[in-house]
Amino acid sequence: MPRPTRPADHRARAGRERRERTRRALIESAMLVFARRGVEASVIDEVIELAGVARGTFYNHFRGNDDLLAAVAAEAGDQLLAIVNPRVIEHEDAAARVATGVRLVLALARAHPAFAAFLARVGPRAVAGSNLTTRAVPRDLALGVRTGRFLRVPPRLGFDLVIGPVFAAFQAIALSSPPAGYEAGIARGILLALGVPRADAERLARMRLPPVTAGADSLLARVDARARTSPR
Amino acid sequence: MPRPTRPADHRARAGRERRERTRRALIESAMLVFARRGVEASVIDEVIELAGVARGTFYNHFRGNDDLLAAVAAEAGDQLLAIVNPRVIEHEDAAARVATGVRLVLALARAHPAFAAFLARVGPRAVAGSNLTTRAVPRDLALGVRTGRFLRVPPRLGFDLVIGPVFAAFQAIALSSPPAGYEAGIARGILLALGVPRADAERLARMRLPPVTAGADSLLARVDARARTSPR
Amino acid sequence: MPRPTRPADHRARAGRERRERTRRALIESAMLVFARRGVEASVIDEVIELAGVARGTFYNHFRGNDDLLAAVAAEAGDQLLAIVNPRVIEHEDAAARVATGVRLVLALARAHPAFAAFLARVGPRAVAGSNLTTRAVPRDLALGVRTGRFLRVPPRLGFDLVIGPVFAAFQAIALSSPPAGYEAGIARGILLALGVPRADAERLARMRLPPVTAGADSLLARVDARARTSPR
Amino acid sequence: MPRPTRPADHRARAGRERRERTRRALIESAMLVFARRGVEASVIDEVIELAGVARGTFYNHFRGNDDLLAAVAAEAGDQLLAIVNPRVIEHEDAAARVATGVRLVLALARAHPAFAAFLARVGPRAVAGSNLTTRAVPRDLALGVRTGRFLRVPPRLGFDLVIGPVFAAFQAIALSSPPAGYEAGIARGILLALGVPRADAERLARMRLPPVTAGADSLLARVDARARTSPR
DNA sequence: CATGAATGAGGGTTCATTCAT
DNA sequence: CATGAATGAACCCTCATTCAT
Repeated sequence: MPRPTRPADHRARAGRERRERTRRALIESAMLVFARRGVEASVIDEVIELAGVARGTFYNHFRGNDDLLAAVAAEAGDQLLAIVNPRVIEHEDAAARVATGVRLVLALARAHPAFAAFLARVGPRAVAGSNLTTRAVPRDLALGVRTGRFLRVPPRLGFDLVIGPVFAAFQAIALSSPPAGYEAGIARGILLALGVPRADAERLARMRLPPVTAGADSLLARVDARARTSPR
Repeated sequence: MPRPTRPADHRARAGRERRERTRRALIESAMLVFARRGVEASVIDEVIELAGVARGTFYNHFRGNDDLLAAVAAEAGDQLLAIVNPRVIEHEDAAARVATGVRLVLALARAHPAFAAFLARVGPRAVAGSNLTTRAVPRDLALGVRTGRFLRVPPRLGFDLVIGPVFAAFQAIALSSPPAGYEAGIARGILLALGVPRADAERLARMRLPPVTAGADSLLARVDARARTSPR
Repeated sequence: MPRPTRPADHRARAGRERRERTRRALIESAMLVFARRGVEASVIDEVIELAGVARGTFYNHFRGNDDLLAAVAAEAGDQLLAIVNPRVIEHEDAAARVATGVRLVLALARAHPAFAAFLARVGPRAVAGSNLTTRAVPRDLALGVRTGRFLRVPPRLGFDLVIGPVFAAFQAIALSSPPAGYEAGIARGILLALGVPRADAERLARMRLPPVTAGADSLLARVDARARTSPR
Repeated sequence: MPRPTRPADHRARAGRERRERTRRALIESAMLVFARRGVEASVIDEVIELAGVARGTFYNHFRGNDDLLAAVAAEAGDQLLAIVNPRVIEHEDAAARVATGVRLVLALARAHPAFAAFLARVGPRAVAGSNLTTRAVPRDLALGVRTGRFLRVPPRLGFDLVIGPVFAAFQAIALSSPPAGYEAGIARGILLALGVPRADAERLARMRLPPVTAGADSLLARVDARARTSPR
């Protein structure tokens, strides 16, 4: 016979859940605002209004603007990695990995304009600390070099040849909705730059890619949904 | 006894020259400060102190922060173009042009860290209006596509494949002084991404490049000199 | 089988005791914090953390900052009076009473630095309502005047001639540990100021004084113990 | 034939004078507000409103609350010293000096209630840095000890026997307008406490004292005038 | 045209207090 | 009664901009 949870437990849990909801609301709102106004803008007022919480509540959750940005970037990086990485590591071929990773990330950006705008605004520096850029990308580059799939590029060079076009593409996607095929072009260019033969690059950049979706209550999806409803 | 200029002329000219000196001092200081603090930071106080002029003087020259940034970016873009373009158009081959342009720009960034820092900070958007990015780069891309030297990339895609790695390289140069050969690696990667055969890309990325120098009283050189003397 | 107390009684008593413990923890913590930060500083956060209770609990015990300060001051004044007064009223001579009272209070301040710091911080005003200052001091001053032991000073003048140096002494003790004999000097000065002949003042300020101790679970002792263990 | 001042000079001087006027307005207002609300209160809003200047102007003159208090205390201490010291050093006798100093200071406090309130609020600590307390008082105490006029009290003890009653008196004057003769009583008490014979103490505490006046545009007078006109 | 004192909107942050659990 | 998340008024401070000289 199940013993009902003790009131104290219930209260503690209810509190924790409430706190968690508030935190998520703040992060979602912040991502929207960063996307609109830029990372360095003064932001808190707008964030709390969008999140529908009081000023003090913000400071119960974050120490300030920098802390908030770090939380948003970490959350974004983590979610991105969680969606993309499983698909990437299905492949053994480093070129296939890079192609898949780049194309999935760009597909997500295209599907979620608010998210693309955020990434374009924060630039490479903000996600510098995420596992996505510090682990996944270097890992696949090293794999490619080791297996002779890529030219012998030093890590930093390889990183910049991948990340540079990707962030330029975020800009393009956020601001000027480039034509279909643009993402494939970026992916192909990156593979070529790394020394992958043209035929392979061509093929990998266009091979059928199972559609990705960010779960309906993921950060990406929620932010995007809010971007459509909330006034600029 | 002949008097070469009338006093009125003299005064007018002296005034103009003085004004010009003040303006240059402001632009140089601003570039330093943008490099240090970022584009969106609060800036004017530091700029006028570095320039050694009064608050009001600033507003005699610029309407505000945006105007200042535009002036600095335009000046930077123009000077860059003035140095790099003559060398670029010596070549008929689009690949040689792109290789030369990219390598010269990166060489200048390497020689002038404050300038590299500025470009890394402002990002592609700030120089978006300059002739360098709106004319020179598209021109050479179009040439390459027309002559069959490059793959048939649409303008925006080509642009992003060039500009993305270049700005990533500015970051790298400004912050972590990458090893010799890094710039060549970036240039080679860009050529490859555009579809240039590996042998050509390799050769063009390493061909001897007459050294570039920014004239001693150019913006680049002066800003850099001040960066070394003025305290952070 | 006899049950000594009914459960309700037991629960009620346990509740009362628990409440009392919480209240004491709050008062002790508050005294420490007042001593450190001053009376007008923002205080509640630190108090509840030191006391290890939740925010809401504080408001179950005190209406706010003022109420808290009043409670602490009253408690301090009462305990001081309880320790000092029995010793004071052993004497019939008003001069001996004042000398004893002043010296005992200063001895307690010296023995309990956190307590001295508290008194120095709150100043005369905070203890203005305590029985110590409203009853004991005026009572002995009046006695001295009535018996011709003191000059015919009006009440307020006498009060200020006593209380002024005593609070100055709290400062000295809290901040700069004056040399031995300092307290005697203060006591002698006060007696002289009231018109006691020099020989008597000298003798009373130095006569042997049975050591005072604040009981180990008195406010004074407990606050002091915590001041030594808790980090600044 | 006098050459007219050059325009630049005139402008510079006009600017300096304007700045000085603003600064004085701020200090006067601040003294009033400190007197009313206490030293640790949040004050800037009220100060700038009383002074009739903008928020930013405040920060052009002071770094913040502490800086403001320091400026006010320094100004108050300096002006007090400037008024009182010349009268004090007319006397060779240390007892006469102390009596004169104490009585003049208290007379000024009585004549300028706002000033008394300020001193009562800030307490001894705020004026701790002023020349009045760090130089004048110790100087005359040392003189008295050296000449045998006072008992051989150590410096800190003597200081506390003087300063303690004086600040208690500021309280009394500010809050409860004690009867005539109160100031003399304080002065007599202090002299007695220092060991001055009763007859001398009596005489010096009552000897005719030429009236002191704070010049009409002194801080004291101006603050006081404003206290009477401005609403609480 | 250069100067620099003054401005005030606009942002950041704190903290006493409330209240649902 | 204890809890702690949320609240929002009240602060503090900055900095782009104006304007009299």
